[in-house]
Amino acid sequence: MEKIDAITALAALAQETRLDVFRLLVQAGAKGVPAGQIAETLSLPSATLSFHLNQLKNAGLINFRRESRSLIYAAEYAAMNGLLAYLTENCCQGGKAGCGTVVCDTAVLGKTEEAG
Amino acid sequence: MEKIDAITALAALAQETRLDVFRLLVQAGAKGVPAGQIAETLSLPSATLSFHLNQLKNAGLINFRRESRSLIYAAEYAAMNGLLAYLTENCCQGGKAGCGTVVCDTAVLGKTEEAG
DNA sequence: TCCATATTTCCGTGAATATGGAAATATGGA
DNA sequence: TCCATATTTCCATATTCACGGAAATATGGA
Repeated sequence: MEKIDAITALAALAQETRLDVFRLLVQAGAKGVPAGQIAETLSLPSATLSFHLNQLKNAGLINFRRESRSLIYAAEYAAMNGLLAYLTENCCQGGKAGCGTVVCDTAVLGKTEEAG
Repeated sequence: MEKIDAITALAALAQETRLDVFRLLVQAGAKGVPAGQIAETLSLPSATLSFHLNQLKNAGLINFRRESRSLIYAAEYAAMNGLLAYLTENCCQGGKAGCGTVVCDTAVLGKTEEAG
């Protein structure tokens, strides 16, 4: 991950509404959540939500797919993991024990879809 | 970690200069780096550096100690780990394998001081 | 006390961001 | 084609942020 991407991602997450949205999507898993449901859950005006979804999307932290009239948004786990890796990348210079970057394994996440 | 703390930390890191400073400190390890040396390394005017160090400090991401006339800044690994944990906290709801938050172990970092 | 060094605080300016109502756009069904 | 639903884009306003020169503050040594 390049520095500019990390900054963009961090900036996207450094805002209450977006952090809420992102975490909601992280919880939701790969199945995602329709924009309308996000708006309802977080009590956000559609224009406001749309603005923030766009920020997260541009930051590469979320993706979306259309399903009929709804746009389903989902967390981009690879991007999140990349960001965390970037943040810890130079930690523990020698890089031996005590320095890992394991986070969310999307393969495992797929199995949590039963929640929907 | 509370939401407001996570936002503050993310906002502090979502800025090129501060991200550079933070990573520099993360690399430096527990021994830290004097403000003047940070300024020189990153070619920053003292006022600008001071401003950003203050942001990072307020965010709890770095700490400092005085050593004679110098202020030695160092990464607050616990805060960084806390932030990463917060970000991944609700990921993999069931929370089994594939979802970990291992990052920087300060105990290990202490042993890298030989680099200075 | 007096000086040199190290760092912070003050302050005005230019730029970027968050907000949300209203209108516009996209999709599906009959 | 026509309507209803779902979401986005447009826009103006208020707020917050980054910058860096200059002056102020803090520490140590003689």
